[in-house]
Amino acid sequence: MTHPVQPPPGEALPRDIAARKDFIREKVSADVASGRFGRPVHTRFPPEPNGFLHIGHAKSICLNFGIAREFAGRCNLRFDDTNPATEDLRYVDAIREDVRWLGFAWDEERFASDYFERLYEIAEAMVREGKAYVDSDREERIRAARGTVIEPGTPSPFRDRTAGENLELLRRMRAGEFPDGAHVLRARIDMAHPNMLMRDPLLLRIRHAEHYRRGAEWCVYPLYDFAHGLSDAFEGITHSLCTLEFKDNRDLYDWLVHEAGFARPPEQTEFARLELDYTVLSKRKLLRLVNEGHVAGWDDPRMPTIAGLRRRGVTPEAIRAFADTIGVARSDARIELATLEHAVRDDLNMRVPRVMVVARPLKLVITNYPEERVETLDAPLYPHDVPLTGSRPVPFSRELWIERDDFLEQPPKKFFRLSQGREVRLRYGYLVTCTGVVKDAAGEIVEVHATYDPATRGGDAPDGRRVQGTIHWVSARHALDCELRLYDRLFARADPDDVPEGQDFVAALNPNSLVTARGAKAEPSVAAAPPGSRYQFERTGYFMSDPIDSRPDALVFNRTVALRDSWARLKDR
RNA sequence: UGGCCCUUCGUCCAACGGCAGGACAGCGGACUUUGGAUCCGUCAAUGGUGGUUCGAAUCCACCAGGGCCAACCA
Repeated sequence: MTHPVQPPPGEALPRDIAARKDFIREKVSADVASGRFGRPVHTRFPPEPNGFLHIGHAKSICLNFGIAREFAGRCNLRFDDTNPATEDLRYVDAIREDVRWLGFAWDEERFASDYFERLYEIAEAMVREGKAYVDSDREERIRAARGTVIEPGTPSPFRDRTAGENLELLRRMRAGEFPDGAHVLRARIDMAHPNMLMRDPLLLRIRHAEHYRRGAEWCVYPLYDFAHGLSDAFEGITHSLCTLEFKDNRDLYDWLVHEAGFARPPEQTEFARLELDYTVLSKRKLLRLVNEGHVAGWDDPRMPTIAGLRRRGVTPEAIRAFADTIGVARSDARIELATLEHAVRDDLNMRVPRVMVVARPLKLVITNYPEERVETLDAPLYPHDVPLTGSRPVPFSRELWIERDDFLEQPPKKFFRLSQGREVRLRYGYLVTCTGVVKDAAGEIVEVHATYDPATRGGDAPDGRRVQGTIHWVSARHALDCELRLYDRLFARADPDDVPEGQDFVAALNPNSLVTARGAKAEPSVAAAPPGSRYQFERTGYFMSDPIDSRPDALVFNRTVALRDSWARLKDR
């Protein structure tokens, strides 16, 4: 077996990578081996700049750029900007940033709008050859004449215009002599074709609109099918990868590149688009969430957009690892959120420092600890099994904040945390034993009292006695107030489209997708955290200081993902 | 009432006519100064029927279920 795969510099080539990967890489391998294209592997990522990229796009980006990298080929970034009504430069910039952030560099940056001239010339050539004609029927009549999936279409009354007539009309369309919708250019294929896409598809339509790059220079705009395959061909793309719903478009893709005379045209291959539980991945739906204010914007940390994931604290490495584990295939797949969360934790575990932050503070008073005394404990930033070193000073004093959930008056079986008479370890601090509680008039616990064992400084008992529980804490006197944004799934249903008749996905939104914990207490070592700093808050989850809202005097942390919580599972039984 | 595509553990992906395997999730255990991590173990699948074959997840036929296609969107 030949190995066309090039290892990245400095890395060993994993054995049999070419043999074991997905069906697309197998195909590319075979094409490289046969020399079918007579040119290096060349892929492209072709977003339409009408919205932000999401994790589904990340799958495609990893595929296209990944294949180019593995086969020592090239990958273009091409903006498929053929619809002036919906596209915007703002999205072009966002897309560039997201692709780069994911860790990929494109070889050439292209725009379909740069090809308008060439496409128009091909249109004229097709007209001259009788392969295309100008249809002057009204839009509704064209639609009606297309037939249905079970009935053939009927030819347009304009289908038999002479090449001369068509050419003149096309030139006048181009010259701006007609209003929007007056004429369209159509391919002359077969109005009875079983594939509806082949029933004389529209190629050009008139739009007197301002294009974000071409201004008012053009008033005829190509449709997707006309622009896409030919753009691939212009760029010498070999493998044109897209999602399954474009399968039917492949007939037309092949027809067009053939008619345009390309000798070894690109080949389109389709794969299943990503679907994720408790999420929507459609730019149309995401745009609605933004426009209707269900989220704070495209980069709201609850959004499955690259920008949202980034702001939430997810790393590009985690997204790439996720893309790797879900694979590429042709069957419709809905991925469980746990798969993504695992990729995120797996990456963060190995790289972020640990600190202590109390989300819902409850006062713990160490009654036998001197009032004015403060000790500085040295606490490691990483656990024993992470190969990074470092520590930070953590102040300890008589009054501490602990997590409300870590004290229970009536502890159930298997509850290892604090309750009356119980001894627990304060992480890196002392062993303390609960001696009582103070309640307010309403019966709410406002303080927990405990005594500490001075011999257990650092958390080890010299007599070797074991405690079941270890809890985190923050010295009250030294605590930093901060805000925690606790994000959860955006939708309450695994399939947000699965809602009762008459409702849509908006009805499936999770009302608790964001819980804000104000008045959380952080240990002083995070005071210097610049925006975008990642931590693990011990026993709680991975957090990142919000790159926009967090300030030194008003820290804000986004929860990227919670830690696995086996107590929560136990408790629910 | 058409064309095309898909169907393997709960989920995702492999096995390309020759012992159905991995990951995630779950469960059990070991370890543990995070109920984290790690390690070990374990549960768990070829949609159905027929055919071809020494042998079928794999090839064929039919059936069932799911998806895409009737925008001057992409």
